[in-house]
Amino acid sequence: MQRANQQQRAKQQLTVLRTLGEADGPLSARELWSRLSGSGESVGLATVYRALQRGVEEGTLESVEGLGRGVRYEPKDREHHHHFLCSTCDHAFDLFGCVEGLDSLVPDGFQMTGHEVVLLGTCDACGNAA
Amino acid sequence: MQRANQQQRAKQQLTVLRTLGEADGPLSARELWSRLSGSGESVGLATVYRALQRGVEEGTLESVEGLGRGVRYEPKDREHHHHFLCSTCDHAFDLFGCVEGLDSLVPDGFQMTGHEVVLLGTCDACGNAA
DNA sequence: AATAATGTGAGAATCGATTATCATTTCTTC
DNA sequence: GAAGAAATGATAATCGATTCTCACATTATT
Repeated sequence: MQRANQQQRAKQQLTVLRTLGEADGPLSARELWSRLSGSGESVGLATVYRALQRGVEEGTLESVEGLGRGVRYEPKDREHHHHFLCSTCDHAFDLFGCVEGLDSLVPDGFQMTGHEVVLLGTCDACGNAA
Repeated sequence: MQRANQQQRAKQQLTVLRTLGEADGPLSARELWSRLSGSGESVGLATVYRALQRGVEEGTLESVEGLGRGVRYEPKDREHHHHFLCSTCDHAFDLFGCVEGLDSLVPDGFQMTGHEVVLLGTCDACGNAA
């Protein structure tokens, strides 16, 4: 068991946030929980939710909707990016870059404040496994 | 009360599908139900779900995820298009046209089979009401 | 019209996600 | 190392969405 004098944040919650920060895309509470459990960390699901909730409140995390069902979370300090959703493993991957021609889609009278682009398909791993 | 000899589809379900077909964007079961109730049609929520489910099974409807939470439905015969989600009224509007540069976002080894673009902001009505 | 098959509405049941509860454990601060 | 504050985990409770149930209404077939 590791030991460390945490500043203000508790140990388990820091583990949660660190794991989320190391992911290559946004994770749902359950994905995060499975990943932690899989890596030997014993963290309760409730604690995962608590860490995510506080992260959002404190502004370090952002909830991401629009990737299939459910809500996923990612660190808020990432640059503008989009996501690839693998329809086989349901994992969401960060993509870099953006697209052009968004403005021309906006109807008259509408104000666009943001946008999301989601690519769907098969990720590298699932494609090779097939 | 109207009267009509329906072919195979029952009256209420046809009403549901017609209303969905006349909408300017995808609707959730509940939105559809509210809209029907508001227009004087008496249709049970269960029937709305039944109509949507059968529509999807028969291939005339398509479920649309990725617009906030929840699932919405739209006729499958519409051309390729995207959506504008008003963050004030939560209504989703069809947009026409598409964007460029999607291919360059796909990571090596990934296979893209589709994409979604969602613009977020304020619709005309909500912008004026503000 | 009689009968069978199907559709309908209201509400109960279910399901997954999220939140609340609470006894216990871990920190913090003396 | 004692006392109080905060965190944790297991699980119960809640919540919204969807499905199921069933008595009744409608439609289709004779």
